Amino acid sequence: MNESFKALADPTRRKIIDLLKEKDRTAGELAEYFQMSKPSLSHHLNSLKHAGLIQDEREGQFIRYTLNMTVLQEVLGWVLSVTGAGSEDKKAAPNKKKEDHPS
Amino acid sequence: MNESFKALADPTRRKIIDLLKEKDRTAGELAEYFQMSKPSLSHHLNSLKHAGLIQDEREGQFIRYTLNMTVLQEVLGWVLSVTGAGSEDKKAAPNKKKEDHPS
DNA sequence: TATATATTTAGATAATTATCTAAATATTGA
DNA sequence: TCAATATTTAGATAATTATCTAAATATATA
Repeated sequence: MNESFKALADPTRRKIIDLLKEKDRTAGELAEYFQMSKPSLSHHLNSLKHAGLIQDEREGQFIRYTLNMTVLQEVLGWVLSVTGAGSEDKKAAPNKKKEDHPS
Repeated sequence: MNESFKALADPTRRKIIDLLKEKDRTAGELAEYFQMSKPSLSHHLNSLKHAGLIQDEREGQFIRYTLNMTVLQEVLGWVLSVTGAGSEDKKAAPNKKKEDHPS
């Protein structure tokens, strides 16, 4: 969980998630969307993979990356536990919040 | 948005969010839940405040912290955009006409 | 086998972040 | 005004992270 949030703290990595949300992509395809060097992108991919947010699978010469929805839903679970919105299927948290004094 | 995710990347700060979810608390009350020095906790509070995730309000000697649900819901929005707002099984071809950002 | 392509690993460096102690600021009440 | 309490700011240092180039690994194909 901590690794997930740490991984999501970087805009490059969130964009990778956005791109993989559309469809699975190889490392090289992902690299086209960024200016940085491929080793740098590889570092970000490794960060996401280490967090369990994505998975990789070799396909011949290429390595194809895919989202791991299970871990993403754990993240969703925490955010929902704070915002209290919608269906909480993890541990439901009571949410009593008086929203009253803006600055 | 980036500041929010950066702020949430730290477990101390997520615990602060959890504590404020229960009820508003002063800096000193929050400090009771952590081992670190008060200046260190203040640094974390400042990080959350800078991200807009929490707000502070002086109450005499004390400073009371509250969650800012608006910004938290922006975070929720991004996570939902990845996981799929509905009750989709996995990420099997959702008809998402929502975004496309190359660049 | 040799070469080209795809990707990662290694190693270095610069930037960012977390933490501490000491000092400063704001408020309360005697 | 002085002392106590609550909290932050300043300044230093150590740890972590992002990035680069160069080299290594894995695969495909001529």
